[in-house]
Amino acid sequence: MPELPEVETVRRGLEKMVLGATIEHVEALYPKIINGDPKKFCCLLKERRILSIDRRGKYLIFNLSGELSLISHLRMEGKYFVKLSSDPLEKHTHIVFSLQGGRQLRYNDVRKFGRMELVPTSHKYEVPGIKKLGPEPTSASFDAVAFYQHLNKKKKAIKTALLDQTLVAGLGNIYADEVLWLSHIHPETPACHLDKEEAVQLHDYIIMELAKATKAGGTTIRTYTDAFQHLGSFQFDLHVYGKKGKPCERCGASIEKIVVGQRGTHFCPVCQKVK
DNA sequence: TCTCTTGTTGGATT
DNA sequence: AAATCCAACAAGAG
Repeated sequence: MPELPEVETVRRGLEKMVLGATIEHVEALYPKIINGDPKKFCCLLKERRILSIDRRGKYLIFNLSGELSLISHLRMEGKYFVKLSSDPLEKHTHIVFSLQGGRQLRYNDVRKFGRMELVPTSHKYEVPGIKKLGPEPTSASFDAVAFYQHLNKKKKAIKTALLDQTLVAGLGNIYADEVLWLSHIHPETPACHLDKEEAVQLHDYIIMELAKATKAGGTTIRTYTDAFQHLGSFQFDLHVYGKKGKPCERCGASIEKIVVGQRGTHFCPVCQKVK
């Protein structure tokens, strides 16, 4: 599932392959992927050049010539491929961007949950979803004290708080479970029960873990691949996600799986204490 | 064949 | 306002 490290890996791959390319023609085979009028979407993209590719949280942002930006969210299983126009269309490819020179950028999404939309570049951070995002999880923009103060006002479970994207951007179900295990924090702990020391610890692990996972090219659990169709390797560094019934690497207790905020949640019942 | 599970976001409901 | 629930989908497991 593409969380921040996977989206960043996709972004870097796309940057290598389609930066500077000009879009000749766009076809929406499954138009519901597009927010707004699909005809207008395809029409507006013609003759635009891809000037840069950005990421904010789990959103990809293609900045195009003529002050237009394409915002794309992969949700569960969205993928981008770059193929020759002559290559047979793969199953579940929904949007095809034909590029000058005979290549195509293809958006593929088994679950059809992903979304994309066009906005003026000046408004790229103002779209709903991006506007409410918390800081990027880097030491430069993610402040530990602010994080602690923010947590202090929330009564919901820390796991749920980490997923809501307003405290910090980019964590999804896998990395949320992982950073809580690393921090010895039980996922159901009300966010406001964390003391400053625990919040700082969690903050540090969030930055470290996402950086480490990005370096590994992300985590491939089911089907994730980057734009080169390469698998990530961080699944070998996971401690709790998908480890139900396996011994905890720290204390040997059996990893449990429960539901927190309607999400599958993995934790060690012994070394992640409830507070 | 049917049911359950998978995860992200946004909108509706409480 | 904040917390909670569900829909948007497809596929694989049992």
